[in-house]
Amino acid sequence: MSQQRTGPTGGPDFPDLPEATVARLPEYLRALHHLAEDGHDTVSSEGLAAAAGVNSAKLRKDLSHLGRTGTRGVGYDVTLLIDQIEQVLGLTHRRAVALVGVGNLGHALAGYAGFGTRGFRIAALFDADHGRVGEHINGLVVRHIDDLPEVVEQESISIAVIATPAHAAQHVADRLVEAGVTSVLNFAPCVLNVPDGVDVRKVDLAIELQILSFHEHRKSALTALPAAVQKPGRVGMANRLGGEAVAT
Amino acid sequence: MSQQRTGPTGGPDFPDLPEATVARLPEYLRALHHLAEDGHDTVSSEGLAAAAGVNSAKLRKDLSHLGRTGTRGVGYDVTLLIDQIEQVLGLTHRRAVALVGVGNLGHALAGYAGFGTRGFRIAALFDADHGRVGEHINGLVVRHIDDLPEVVEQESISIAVIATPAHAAQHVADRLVEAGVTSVLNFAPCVLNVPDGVDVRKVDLAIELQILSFHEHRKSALTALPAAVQKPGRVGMANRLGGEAVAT
DNA sequence: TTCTGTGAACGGTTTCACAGCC
DNA sequence: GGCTGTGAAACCGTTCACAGAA
Repeated sequence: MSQQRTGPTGGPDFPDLPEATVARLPEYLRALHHLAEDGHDTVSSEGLAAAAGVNSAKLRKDLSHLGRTGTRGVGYDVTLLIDQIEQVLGLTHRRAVALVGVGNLGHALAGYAGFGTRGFRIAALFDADHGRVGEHINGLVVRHIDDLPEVVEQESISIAVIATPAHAAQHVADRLVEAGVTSVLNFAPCVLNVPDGVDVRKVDLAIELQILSFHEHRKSALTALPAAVQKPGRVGMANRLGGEAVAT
Repeated sequence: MSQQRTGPTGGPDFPDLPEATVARLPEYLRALHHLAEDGHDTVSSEGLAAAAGVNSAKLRKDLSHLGRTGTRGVGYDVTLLIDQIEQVLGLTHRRAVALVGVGNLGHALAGYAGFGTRGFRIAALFDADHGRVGEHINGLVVRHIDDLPEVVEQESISIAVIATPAHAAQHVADRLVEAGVTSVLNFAPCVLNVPDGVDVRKVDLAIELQILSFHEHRKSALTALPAAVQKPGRVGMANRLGGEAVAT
């Protein structure tokens, strides 16, 4: 799973990237698109690292996994690097995504323009509530969840977003997997059980806040202590230029 | 920053937890609340680990950082453990949260009930658009962002959620920090620069999908290969019981 | 000379395996 | 006997520091 470049899954076209690197490539991609818009055609590791909010050693190590990508003494070619990253991430064609659950959050996600501009196309909306089926959102009709297998097949959907209440999420996940979906982004606050070969990522808003709460708690405890025992120049978590990753 | 228990920030009431542990405590908390609702009053490490989607060795190691929490031969007392985790996370009182940006996503977040049930209270809504100021959402009035300092002070707000477009996010972050906010959850797809002592966590929907896209890409490349070279019993990422963390 | 690419050192996290307590 | 708590080992990720290409 690590750097071995000669294993069965390795090879020049499919470098076996560390997960931490995979999670950062999208950030580099976003920064690169920004740089391209601003007219840069090359960028140094230092410059790109700053734009992406990481340090340059990490960035160079990450990019080195993709093979020779930069030019020593010069830097990286912006458009070339964009192509290489998009290639590796499988973003050379727009992937069709299904969204299940068009409640409060689902509505917002259905209307989110960021999907469209960054490699994805919301191809279908689903809900279990017959009262919502037939509703038009952003040019798409909400379909009943029973139509999943048919639509997933028709639209070649392999990625789905779950934005249902927690109690429905496992059931929805089961039906998605059954219909052939192999990647799920779960917004429902619960654990999903899926078979091997299916990837799940989750976003839980309350968990993010609770992690922040921990640090708040600790900061306020620190300021309550006599200043003498505090480490110099350090209050709570030091936060070098660019915030902290959600991806521990 | 690691296990040293005797440093200035350590001490029995403020264990210096590893970040990876902090990120999982909220998951345990959620699972424990579920167990409590179902009438369990004790749970084994095995049982709680399954409910939270991790393995039991990790769970025990995590909980060991909180001090003696379980009983050998028996397991963990559910309500006691809930109390201990809430204590450590600083969830003994409801923290007031400000939400900036009441567009598409902001609206949905403002209406999300999960905040209320898991230790937070949305105490104020802000927007820069005068056309939106005055609007009522879920019992709260949208205020203009110029009122930030006043309201942050009045409501003792230390945590804010940014749900603005990317181009406005840095400006909003600066004003939040200026007003005294020390933790930010950023939904805008951009890097935020904040001073030391301010924590930032980010959620970027497109990035999550792009990470899934990478794995999809790799899975389809694998199935295209002759079966003989695939590692036995393994297609893409093995995904043991419960999905994968977003938080690396 | 400049800036990438990378071995080596380091630190944090996970897993293992079992000692210790109920 | 059962289950927690924990050293030790294995693993992964980050940082350092510099060799080497342009």
